[in-house]
Amino acid sequence: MADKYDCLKLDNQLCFPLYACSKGVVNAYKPYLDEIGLTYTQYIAMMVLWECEEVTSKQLGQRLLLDSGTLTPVLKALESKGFIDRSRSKEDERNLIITLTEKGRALRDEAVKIPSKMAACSNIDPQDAAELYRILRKMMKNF
Amino acid sequence: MADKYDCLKLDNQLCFPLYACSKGVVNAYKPYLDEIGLTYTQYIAMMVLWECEEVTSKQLGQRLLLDSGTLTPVLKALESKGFIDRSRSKEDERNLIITLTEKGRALRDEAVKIPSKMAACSNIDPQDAAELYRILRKMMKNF
DNA sequence: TACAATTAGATTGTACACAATTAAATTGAA
DNA sequence: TTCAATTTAATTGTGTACAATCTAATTGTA
Repeated sequence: MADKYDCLKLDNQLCFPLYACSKGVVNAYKPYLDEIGLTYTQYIAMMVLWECEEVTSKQLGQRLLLDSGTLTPVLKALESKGFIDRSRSKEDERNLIITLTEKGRALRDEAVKIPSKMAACSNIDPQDAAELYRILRKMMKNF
Repeated sequence: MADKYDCLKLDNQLCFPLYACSKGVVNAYKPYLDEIGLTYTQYIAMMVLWECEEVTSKQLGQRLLLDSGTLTPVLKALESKGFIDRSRSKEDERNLIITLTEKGRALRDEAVKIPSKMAACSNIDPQDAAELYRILRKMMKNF
């Protein structure tokens, strides 16, 4: 029954469910993020800012695992929507300092409703969610 | 200690490790896929074809959870590399029939080495991999 | 102190992803 | 049979991702 090509079957891959679920979850966020005018990538960037108030582009990239090629347009979009300010560091002009605007800070009170809405529409059982979190966190250490 | 914004902390999200690991795994494939001239999306498309020999674009999209906007350029790229042929169905001209070329079939013998190379460089423990697979498969049913 | 090496961000190019729209083929109901 | 509704791909537009390169600022060292 088994042949040497079994390892290439889509159903035998771990990468595909991972890839599909990642896309699926990002898509599930879309309707809620649309309401507050953010994309998923912009949302996770704002999460870091709501925690830190001020970070450099470099720090944000390290936290989100994104390089400047991705981050530059994301941050410009957030700036054009008025949620953040982009400015150069006085101490080191190479560093781009990202700060929240008043509007960006205020957005947090809209965003805070999203996690519970997501939980409500996701069918994942809490034990599975905890296991998934544990395994993915462990996996992230290898990158 | 806990405040009402805790649910917005990046470290409290399940979506972020999922998103980060998905990207990480796709990136881990890159060096191996480069050797055989495929991108990750092209690779999973080829997997379906190695199993089926012939599918419509529609069927491929259903299997990979991709729409024509994504699939059309992917299939054109695979065609230009000589791995597949694209032709219209005689019975229903709306359907695009994808078939493997001889070169595409031959590529399978190169690709078959990839899963074990990936397993070797990934540090995931087999129990975790099985659990992860189970949970993600369950999650996929909700999309 | 010069100046090579490093660092941070921006830019360019390629490749998805997906929403919305379009176009052509087919189907189905009056 | 006719023509409106449906179906399938392709196209267009926006927004990531990431490699490679570029530019400017800073750092380390001879």
